[in-house]
Amino acid sequence: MKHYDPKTLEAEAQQFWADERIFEVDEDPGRESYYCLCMFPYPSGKLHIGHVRNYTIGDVISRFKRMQGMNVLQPMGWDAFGMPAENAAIKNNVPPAAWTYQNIDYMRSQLKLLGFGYDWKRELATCKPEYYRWEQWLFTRLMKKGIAYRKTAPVNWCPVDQTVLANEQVIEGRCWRCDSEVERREIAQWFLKITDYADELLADLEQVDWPEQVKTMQRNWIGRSEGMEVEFEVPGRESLMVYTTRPDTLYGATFMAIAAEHPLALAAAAQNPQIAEFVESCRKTKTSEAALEKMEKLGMALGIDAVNPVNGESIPIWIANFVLMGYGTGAIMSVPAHDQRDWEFARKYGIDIRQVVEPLDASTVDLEQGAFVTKDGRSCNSDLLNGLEFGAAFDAIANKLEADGKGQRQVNYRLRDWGVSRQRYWGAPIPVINCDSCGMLPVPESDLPVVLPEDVEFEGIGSPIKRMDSFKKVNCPQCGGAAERETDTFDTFMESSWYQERFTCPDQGSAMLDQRADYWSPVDLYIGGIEHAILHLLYARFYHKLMRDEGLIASNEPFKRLLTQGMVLKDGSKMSKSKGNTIDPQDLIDRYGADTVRLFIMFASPPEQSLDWSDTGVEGAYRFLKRLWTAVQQHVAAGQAGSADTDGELNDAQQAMRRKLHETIRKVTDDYERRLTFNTAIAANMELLNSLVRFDDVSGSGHKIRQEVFDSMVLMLAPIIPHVCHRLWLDLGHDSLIIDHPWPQVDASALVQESIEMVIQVNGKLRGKIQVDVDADRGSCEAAALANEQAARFIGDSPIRKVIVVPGKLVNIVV
RNA sequence: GGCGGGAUGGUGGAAUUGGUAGACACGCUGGAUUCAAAAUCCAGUUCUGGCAACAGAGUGGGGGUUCAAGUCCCCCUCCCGCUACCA
Repeated sequence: MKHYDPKTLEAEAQQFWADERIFEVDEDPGRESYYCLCMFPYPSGKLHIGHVRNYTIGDVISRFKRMQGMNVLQPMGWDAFGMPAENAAIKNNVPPAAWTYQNIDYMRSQLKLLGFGYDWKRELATCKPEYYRWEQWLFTRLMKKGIAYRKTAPVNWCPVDQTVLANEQVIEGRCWRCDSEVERREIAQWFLKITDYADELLADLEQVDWPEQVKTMQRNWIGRSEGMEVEFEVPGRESLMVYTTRPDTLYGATFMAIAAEHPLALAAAAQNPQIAEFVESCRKTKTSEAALEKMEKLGMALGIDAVNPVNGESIPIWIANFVLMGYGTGAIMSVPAHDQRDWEFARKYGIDIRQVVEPLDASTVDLEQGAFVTKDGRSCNSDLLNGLEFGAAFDAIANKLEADGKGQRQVNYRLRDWGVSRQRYWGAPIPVINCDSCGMLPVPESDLPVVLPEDVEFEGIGSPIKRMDSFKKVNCPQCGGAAERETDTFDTFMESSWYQERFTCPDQGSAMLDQRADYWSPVDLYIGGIEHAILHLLYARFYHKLMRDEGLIASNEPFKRLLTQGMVLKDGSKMSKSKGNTIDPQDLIDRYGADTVRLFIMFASPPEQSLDWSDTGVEGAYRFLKRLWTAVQQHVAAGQAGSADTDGELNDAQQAMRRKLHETIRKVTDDYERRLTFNTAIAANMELLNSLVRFDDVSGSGHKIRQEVFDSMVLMLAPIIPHVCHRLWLDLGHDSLIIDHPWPQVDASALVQESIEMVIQVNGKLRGKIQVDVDADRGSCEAAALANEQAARFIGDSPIRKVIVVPGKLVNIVV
């Protein structure tokens, strides 16, 4: 008997798939399409376990859908721009482009070794001009529509390296390379008006089949709120505009807080050295939300008052380090009694805390302990609002302020416009030319793409194209005079926001997309890490709508169904190069073969759950494959089933074997289709194999049943362990292709049972088991349970208070 | 700080709609096979007590609802992800 030899068998199967171009697919309007997409990788060097998990899930589903008769597209490509290439370039003295292309070549070979069924003719890399030119093209269209615009926004600035740092590059407030203290600096950047689409992004979440937790995170991130914009006059100066969701608490406003970069603060700083010093110190904070919220809240009184529009009261204006100029109006009103952050600030600086909302149940509130934040309250100390609950108070004050011209109702979003400028080299150039006389102009369509020079000296400090005249110096497309190119590049989320569409027509040279996109789109199932639940998925949804509004695509949403894979952790935290805790799957592939690696990672846990990596147990997966192989080979060696004695009734063991098989098919199909839990699908097949090994019926009927079980089992496992199943299918005597063989069907007649087991409980504790007819009624179940000896022991002479019968499950006797 | 998620034997996990907790594996223990080892096969394996039959306890901690709670509700602890320039 041949022994299980994964190396040879996997190479043969892969060769066959490649030679026959099995996974290359075309549009076929006559067939139902299924587009299965995994988040493409950043080419960081080699695959890590998280990739293997992600791409195995995608391949399993793709192969399953294909066996169900669908025209399945499963493409793969490279999210090839990004910071790690720049870091590697500095470290190894290779240009980012060369490093990236090397990594792509190696990682592609790894993906091929794992046997993933990709349509490689659609492969793309986002760092190629033929890809990013369309992103540049769309951006120029968006400039003309006013969706792309320029404004200032804060960045982390290293004063020594004279460069912008990513949040990741700021370690405890210091530059990761030179350890100098990082400052916040406002610079002009390009933005996309995602806020114009906020309502649609919110509403369309109803249309997608995504995990509820992801939809919740997106809703919270968008953060729609209904509030008011209110004007506070500042005598002798420009008034302050603030947004508040709690205009009902206006009578409790005891101070205003403004950003350090606010014009009012800057003006005061020019007069007062102490204020200037404070303003300066406010720049020593990171830009990240987490850092901003966790830092000590500091402030300084400006010595200027604003006038509360509802009661004419003068309240002090403070500069506060937690208010940022770039977000909202750069000013807020503060109500310490009813906002926890304001409360803490007021306590620290001895500012009045004035209660203007009381509990509905008329209990008292201890404002010494903290703010009373809820909207479930009634206004007090608020003049015309007194006694009103939130909704009524809101309307009353809104009407008054609108009548007085001091404010208006406004819907606001927590979501901010998408800043797409990066001051880095390894990204797609922003297609803009700045002319002193004509201003910022989009690069004309005929001049696209703006190609990023790849052959550069990369020193690390600053982007090389920022000092490269051959790149920078151009003639103005409008007046023809000397002008300069924009040297910032796009956020890499731009590339990953539309690749799913480009995969449908990657060879289209004269347009961003063509009609093929509407055949495949939207993606039927998108699979990727839960860490992308907000940013990437929100930007991709937004970008899809931009492409739709440009007439490029018909659908509203890019991803119909979403499977968020849990993270693969190592020692309890995210794997990353910087932590040096990445796991290379290559050793496992070399030692056991691709099928073992695929089987093990799918068996280890359900896809949505995070998985702390450990490779104990890989042996078990390998052992199962050997057992399966051996069992099939022994069956095949036993020869063809005799047909003479197969016509009669099946005996009990034979019926039980067939029932087990068809119960397994039913369960496994549901696991693949609805639950997406491959670990339980595998476990069910392990059980089935265990049952089959114990089924030692050597009759013709027995052999025939064994053939049926092996055929079905190999079909059910083929998506997970495709190489060995490809081979076993042939060994089982078939000359068809397993990859296109229909998925096994449940034979309902095999599931029929005459009697079932029911559990007897006494006071909810398991005390015995009985066999009853399938169609036994409640009364006979109850009678059988009460007649049971075991149960009787526990009932003793206690009176029976109640008997609960759950048909087909259990009888609970309450005494 | 905010938002989202998680915690079940020595380990990974199962229990799908409130109904038998621990399926299926890993590991471990014992046995068979072998000159020996590897591989393979068989048996056992939640904890406590007991030779056993069996009994009691048990799903991060505390409370609650229910005939019945890993599952539902309230409070708490710890861990993970995201937090707008990591991807």
